[in-house]
Amino acid sequence: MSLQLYDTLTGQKAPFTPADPQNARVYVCGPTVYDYAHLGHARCYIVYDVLTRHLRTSGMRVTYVRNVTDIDDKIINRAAERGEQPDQLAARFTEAFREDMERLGNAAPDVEPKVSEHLPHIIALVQRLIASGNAYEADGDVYFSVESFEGYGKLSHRNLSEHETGASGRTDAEQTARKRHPADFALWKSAERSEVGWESPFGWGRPGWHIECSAMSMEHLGETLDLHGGGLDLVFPHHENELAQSEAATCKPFSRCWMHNGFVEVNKEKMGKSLGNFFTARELFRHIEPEAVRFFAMTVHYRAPLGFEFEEVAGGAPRFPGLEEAERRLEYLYKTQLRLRELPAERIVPEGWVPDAISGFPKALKRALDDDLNMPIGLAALSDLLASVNELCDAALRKKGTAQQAAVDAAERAFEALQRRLGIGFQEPREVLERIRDRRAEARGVRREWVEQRIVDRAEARSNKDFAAADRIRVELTEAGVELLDSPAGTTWQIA
RNA sequence: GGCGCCGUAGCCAAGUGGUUAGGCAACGGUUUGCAAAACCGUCACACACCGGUUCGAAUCCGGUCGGCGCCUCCA
Repeated sequence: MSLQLYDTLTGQKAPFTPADPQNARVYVCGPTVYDYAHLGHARCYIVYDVLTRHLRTSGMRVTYVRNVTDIDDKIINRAAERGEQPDQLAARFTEAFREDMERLGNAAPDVEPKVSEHLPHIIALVQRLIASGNAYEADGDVYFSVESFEGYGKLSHRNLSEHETGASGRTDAEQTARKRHPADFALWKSAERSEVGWESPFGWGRPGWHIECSAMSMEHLGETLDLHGGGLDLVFPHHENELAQSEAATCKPFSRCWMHNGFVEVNKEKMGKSLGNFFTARELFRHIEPEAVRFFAMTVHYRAPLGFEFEEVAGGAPRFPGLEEAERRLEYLYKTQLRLRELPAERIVPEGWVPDAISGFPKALKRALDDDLNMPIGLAALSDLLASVNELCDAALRKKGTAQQAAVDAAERAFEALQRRLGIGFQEPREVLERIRDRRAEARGVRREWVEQRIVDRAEARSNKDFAAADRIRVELTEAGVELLDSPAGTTWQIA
């Protein structure tokens, strides 16, 4: 194992070394479940899914914990707007989130702790911080004192005295008045008896935003994590505050490595809920194969911005150039797999030479991911692999051509490596290809039965050597957006 | 105001002191009844600009311009 990862805390790449080499303890901040997952969530959790797959495939055991924040003001407010119980709304979106993650090919985490099931742990941690002198009560609220923790600011590399508190204009004046220092943050917020809340030694209230992750990660993974991850927007204040309160409480390093993925951008601007420029994952799934969204997320390094484009089309379905390109590349992968698996057995001869791009793929992929999870380099290796496998198939399908058994086997091992490390290529090729084609046909208003009937008509014309009639049918279908692909095995079709 | 990131061929995107990244588009070829797919080749000695360091800089240093992010809603 020789994975190098960029660590936000040090600002440098370093070997990833879990305290227990037999078990990497990874905690990733999960969603606040008051809405559907958007493309930003999709990207983030794809990154950590690849991380855990890569570690496991390289022989490391991983305990992957990703929480669900099911207690939050946004959930309560959204529930009130909809006349729904907050816990019901949260449960609904938790389930939707799991479905979306599964469709993206993200394996479920080993533990998915919920805030609502960790109130005792949260309260105990707050008490511990009060006892250690790092937190104080004020009118039923409890605040963490940033001045009590010497390292405050070390993760986000900012200086308490220099940073302009409230520069984003979102601070709450009433709360600020109760704080000893403007940067102090709430561990516990008092609530009216009529509001959603829990009994605590500090009174009726709810946990603050950051404390739940500290409490849950310690409960499930211990006081020092091997890796803590999340979106770049969590560096400050969320992770900075988690780090401060955790290290203040335990006097131990909170995480051995901090990993943050870059944003998804729309027109060079961050995709975000506040800007209203986001697409939910399931909205995109209506237009694009979910696995293509996964592929798209891998075309860029995880710390770089992922540029997303869409075009409104008057009277038609919107276009997503980047996602569509990713989907075409995914089709190419599955078409290649299908060709390989359908090579006639009599064309495969024993032994033989294996092209480097095929035999070397598993190692090339590992090497790419070992270098700070460089997925674009991994995909470059995939391009070489696919070209090489197609060359192999071309050679075998030529008259009197053959393919070497060793090369076919090596290609299968390469596809396994792709699936295990990147989580790409996990579906049945024929099913994916048909689903993509049928979805495009539907979007174009093309009926499958009609196309198939015309293919039969054309086959009859061709068998009578009436090529003029056959070509008229091809033109007719082409005008409808249907491309015909003749092969020795018959005619298939796709949407141009 | 503070801290930080980015600017690479038509487009997207890796790399980051000396050696072909890769994809998409376009064009040429092999193949095909026609066509597509697939494969091969070309576009590609590209790295915002100005200085400096160096035998050598897209890569390191300084500055300039342009774009973006965070500074208690955010993945």
